[in-house]
Amino acid sequence: MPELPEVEVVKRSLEKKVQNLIIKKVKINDGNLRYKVNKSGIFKLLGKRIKKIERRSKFLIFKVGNNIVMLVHLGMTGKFFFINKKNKKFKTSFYYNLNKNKDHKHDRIIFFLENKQKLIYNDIRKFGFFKFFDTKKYRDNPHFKNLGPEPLDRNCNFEYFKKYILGKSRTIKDILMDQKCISGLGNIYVNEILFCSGIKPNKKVVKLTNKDIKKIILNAKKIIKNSIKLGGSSIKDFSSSDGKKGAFQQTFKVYGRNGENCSNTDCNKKITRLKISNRSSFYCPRCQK
DNA sequence: CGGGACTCCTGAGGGC
DNA sequence: TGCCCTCAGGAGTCCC
Repeated sequence: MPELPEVEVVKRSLEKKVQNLIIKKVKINDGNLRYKVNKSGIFKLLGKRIKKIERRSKFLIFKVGNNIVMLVHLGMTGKFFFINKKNKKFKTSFYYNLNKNKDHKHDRIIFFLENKQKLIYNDIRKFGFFKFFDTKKYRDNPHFKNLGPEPLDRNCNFEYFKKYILGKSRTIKDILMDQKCISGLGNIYVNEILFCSGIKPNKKVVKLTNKDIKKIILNAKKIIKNSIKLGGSSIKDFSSSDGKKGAFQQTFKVYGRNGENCSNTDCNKKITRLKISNRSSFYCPRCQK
């Protein structure tokens, strides 16, 4: 599912719903996620309070009790549902009705919270994961080790990017998808950033001009910021943990628009799909050089 | 080390 | 209906 804006939206809604609640019970329906869920890790959460929820690129960081960090990655289809038993309208209007009973089989982990509330982790494809760390050590975990700056970080800038791509023979699409370079971007946002910058996804980074690089950095910041503001992109199965849909997908200029007309008014070319590193890229053959 | 291919998993949708 | 193919917001591993 989710790239940085979606994870940020999930984080904000989780903050509102489950922060400060005590975890009473945990049920693992299927712990065979990307990495097998560590049972002793997850059961250490029992009786502990969810104190804080943070985000680092596409990772959610739950700070639980005094010394536990639960690191969560949503993979492609991971999502959280919050169920408040006291609020019938909420429960029925979103989770149970919207997805009928069909989706229940993908409820992988259920956290039973105070006041009969529940936090459900649902993941169709099981590419997400949960890992547990000591608060003092979680920053050293292997997933964080090589993460580059996020688009909105101050050190995600022209000088940094120029230095990073120096001597590399890869395409710009590939580089932007690489979490070691800039973290938090994924297939949707990279396609949109390159369209707005007028750069073809398969352009080799050695051929980028300074002006190109400046445009890419600027558009990355602009697009990510705007998407968070709009509640992320809701395509397929994304929604925040309170069931709200984002609106950024309505602003997509190229992603998923194969065969449609380019959105630039003076252009009559059709958006084209191209495979790069086994992922779909969408671009306008006229507007992106 | 860089880069490409392949892998995990489940479901949707199209063609025949 | 069923079968087979391709595709899907991710990212780690293996091999040349």
